[in-house]
Amino acid sequence: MPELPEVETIVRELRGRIEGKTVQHVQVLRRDVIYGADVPIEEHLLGRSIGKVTRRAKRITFDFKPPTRVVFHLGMSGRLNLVPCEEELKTHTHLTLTFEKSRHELRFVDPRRFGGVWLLDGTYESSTGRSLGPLGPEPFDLIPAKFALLLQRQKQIKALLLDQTLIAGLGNIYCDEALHAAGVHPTSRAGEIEADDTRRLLRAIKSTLHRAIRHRGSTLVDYRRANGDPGSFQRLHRVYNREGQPCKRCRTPIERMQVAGRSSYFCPACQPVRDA
DNA sequence: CGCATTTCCTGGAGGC
DNA sequence: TGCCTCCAGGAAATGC
Repeated sequence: MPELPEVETIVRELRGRIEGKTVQHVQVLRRDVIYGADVPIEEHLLGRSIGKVTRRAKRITFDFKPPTRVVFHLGMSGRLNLVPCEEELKTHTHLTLTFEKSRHELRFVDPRRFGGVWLLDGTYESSTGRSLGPLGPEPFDLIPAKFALLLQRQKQIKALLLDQTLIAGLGNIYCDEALHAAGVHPTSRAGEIEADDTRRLLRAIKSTLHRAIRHRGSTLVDYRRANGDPGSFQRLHRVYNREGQPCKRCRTPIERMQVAGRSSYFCPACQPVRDA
């Protein structure tokens, strides 16, 4: 389940290995995971070279000759791997790119197909199919005053943090980890959180994400780094996927409940329900 | 509009 | 072993 740290890891590992490379061959195994421009992706990319590789929230962008860009969203089971060309294709490989003067190729694999590839060529607005929705600010760009303003609504704090149009990049894992680090219960109404807790929560979000990036993300089931290796931050999770296990801060058993339709892990002692 | 709930999809886990 | 059901989740779609 790639969230911001996992996507950032992949971008850092791809950047430098594929920037400047010229696309030699495009293999489309599933056309219906590619959205955006009407013209086939092969025609856009063949013989063109990759400019900058960047991340915005959970999206990865390859710049080609303007205005052409390719955006990858990994959804929950998507992978973007750079592997030796001779390596066997995994099932659910939907798109591959080979490069001139390179023994490695890029592969987009996504069994559950919650992800996708968007080909943007300036005609995007008129194109059909799934669209890339608007994004809120990057967590790292937020300052306390701006964050406090975002929280002025009745939504449950966890649902708010998961809403990509308000803050972009957090998913289920890092929401739970940040809420625990800040001592905030996931069902707290955002607008009722004390100013001190609001500041603590923003700091917790940033530090949790930074630490996760340092450990190359969390691998539970599907996520892999660009070279196929797992991340290691899952070993440092304090609440996520730890139901019944002792809180790493106070030893109280971690509980699980549904919030915003998602499994949410929290410590009932460190994250008390506060009455307004 | 705001907020909550349902939907898409597959592989893995667990029951029998 | 095989067959069945259920569950995980990002984010769009739908409901109220």
